[in-house]
Amino acid sequence: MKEATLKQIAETLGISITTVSKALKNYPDVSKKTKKAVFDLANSLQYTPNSFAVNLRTKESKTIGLIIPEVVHHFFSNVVNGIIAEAEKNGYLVIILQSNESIELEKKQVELLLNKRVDGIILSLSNESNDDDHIKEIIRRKIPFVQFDKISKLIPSSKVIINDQKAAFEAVEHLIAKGCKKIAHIRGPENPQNAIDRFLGYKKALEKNNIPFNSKLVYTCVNVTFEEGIAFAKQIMADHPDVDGLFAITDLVAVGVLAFFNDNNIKVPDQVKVIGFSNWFMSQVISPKLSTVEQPSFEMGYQAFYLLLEEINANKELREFKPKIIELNTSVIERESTSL
Amino acid sequence: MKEATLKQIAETLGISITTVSKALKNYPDVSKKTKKAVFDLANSLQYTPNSFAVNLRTKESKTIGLIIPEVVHHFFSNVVNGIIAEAEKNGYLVIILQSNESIELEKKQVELLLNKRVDGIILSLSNESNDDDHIKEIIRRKIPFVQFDKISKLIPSSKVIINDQKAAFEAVEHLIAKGCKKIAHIRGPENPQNAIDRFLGYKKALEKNNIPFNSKLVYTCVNVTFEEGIAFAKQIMADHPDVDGLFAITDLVAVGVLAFFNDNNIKVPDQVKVIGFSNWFMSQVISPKLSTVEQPSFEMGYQAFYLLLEEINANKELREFKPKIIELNTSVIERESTSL
DNA sequence: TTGTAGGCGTTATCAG
DNA sequence: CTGATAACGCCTACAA
Repeated sequence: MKEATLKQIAETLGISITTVSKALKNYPDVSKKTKKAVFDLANSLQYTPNSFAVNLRTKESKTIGLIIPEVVHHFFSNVVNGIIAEAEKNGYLVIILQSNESIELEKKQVELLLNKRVDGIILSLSNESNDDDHIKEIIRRKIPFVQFDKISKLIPSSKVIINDQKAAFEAVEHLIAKGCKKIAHIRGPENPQNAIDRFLGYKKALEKNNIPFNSKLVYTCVNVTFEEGIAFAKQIMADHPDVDGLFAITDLVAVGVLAFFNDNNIKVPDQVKVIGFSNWFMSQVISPKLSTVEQPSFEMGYQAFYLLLEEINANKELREFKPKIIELNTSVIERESTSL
Repeated sequence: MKEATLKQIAETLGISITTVSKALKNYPDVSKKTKKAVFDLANSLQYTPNSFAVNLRTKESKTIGLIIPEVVHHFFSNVVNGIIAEAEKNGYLVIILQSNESIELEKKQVELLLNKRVDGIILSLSNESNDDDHIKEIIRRKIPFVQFDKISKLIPSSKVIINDQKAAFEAVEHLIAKGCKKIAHIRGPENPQNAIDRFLGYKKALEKNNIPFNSKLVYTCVNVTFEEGIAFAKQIMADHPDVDGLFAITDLVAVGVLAFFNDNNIKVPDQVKVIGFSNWFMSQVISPKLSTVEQPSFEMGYQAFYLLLEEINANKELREFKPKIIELNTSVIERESTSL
């Protein structure tokens, strides 16, 4: 049994396709009688408009694309959650692609989405991303576009971000307030803006509090993993046995640090205090519970979608759209890993 | 600047649309010269076929739909990972929808995907799902369809599953082997097949080992959360202070149990041994490290996609397709929560 | 109130 | 080797 079409309905009812189309869309200029006949038949045939044809006619697919580094991260899966929840409410479907932190893949995926002619794109840059050509292409084609979390500052698009520098500053000041004098930082890779900003926040907090900055106390992740957390914790304690505070780029790494400390009888928070970033679920269930920075992930997704929707609608109505930047608040969450 | 079309290329080159189309698809019956001309112009115009038109013509969208209860679960996000990775390799994009464990939403989403005319659907049932009408509709429309993890046994479709009963059986036998005599079970909700099967596995393991089954030792989750883990742990210790083993439907709940035990000075594994299910990442970083059942999530997604692809291709070639059921292996992972 | 005609951009068939 | 023509299913001026 084939899918029902307007044509079919029109033929069996002995009227024109146009009338059927209008009837189904409840146009005022169709008689009640025909409308009823059309509705009834459409129902019994389980008619649904062929979305391929609608797409072609209306030049929109009610589908948006989302590119993230990895779904399997608590932060990103929460963002995804926020985006698809809101998208669905507004009649949009979401295609998700993962860059796996690779710029090559990211470029390919942007191309895929562009070719697919999605109505808009939401993206968080991969760690490797250091060139913008693919992003510029999105802008050039005037596809509605929103960046979040890991963004390229230079690209003129809407953005949903946190103030990474400020958030990191507060995290490190929290350590200082708890009495730390020699604070190490496990930072993220070179490229991503947020790794840079968090590092700068770390540095500023030290300066402001008259603690000399020592580049030897900064360790740089490549893959930002649990395993790197373990490895750096080991190295830090070997290089600087008198470290008494540690700020990690993200909770996953901080949890690795705690794992090493636990296994090697290094007392947290007594000997070393540790703070992470992002408030992953696991940070509240490990022992000692990890202090961290709350970063509103679901809301980030939610806001990103609405910015995109605004731009989509503006475009449709040929209105000018000025990119907006939304900065969400963060806050330090104190748990056992920094409590006295 | 508008998107380039075949028509444009044809006009500026003074040839027919047909020839351009053929040239771009490298048909043998186009002269090298015209081909080159077409390719060059297409490139400089950055021509890409309008996917809306292609969809309409070919009646396929190279897009599949995926409905899962929640992305924000380690297990599901891994499955998602497996699916989109393989889909992309095969030229398919993936639309993801979340049922939030609600049958209402799930039905709506099936409808959305059907209307969208995706080329196939992969689904894991919500916990609430106890009726099949929407699923039957997928079958009736002959849309390629694969179920995984939480499935409806009665629906004749391809499936990727584990043997939940056997896996649970082994988990409980592991507890028994470690000396447990009085084992409680925190089970999942009534409906989902996997909750039922795990419960049956628990029961069988007891029977096989001559431990009388006591329904009072079985507690039933509603939402399957960390918080329920805490609450049930408390209640179990109040109801049966002499419990010495506990099998939880999933790691999230088991971690809640551990949290309660840690906070109330109940020694794990000395006083009570605990085993979870699914091997969430967090289970290896908490303390004590949680014993659990490894469930291959990435591979589940991977296999689910390939089963779907097989069916899609069979349909295209009008071949008969017989649904396949793939059962993946599980294994008990022993960690501190059950070690002596 | 209803219908005609044209077009969205591509692909497939068939004739030249 | 090339092209005219129709069709996919829907929408929308414009006529009648």
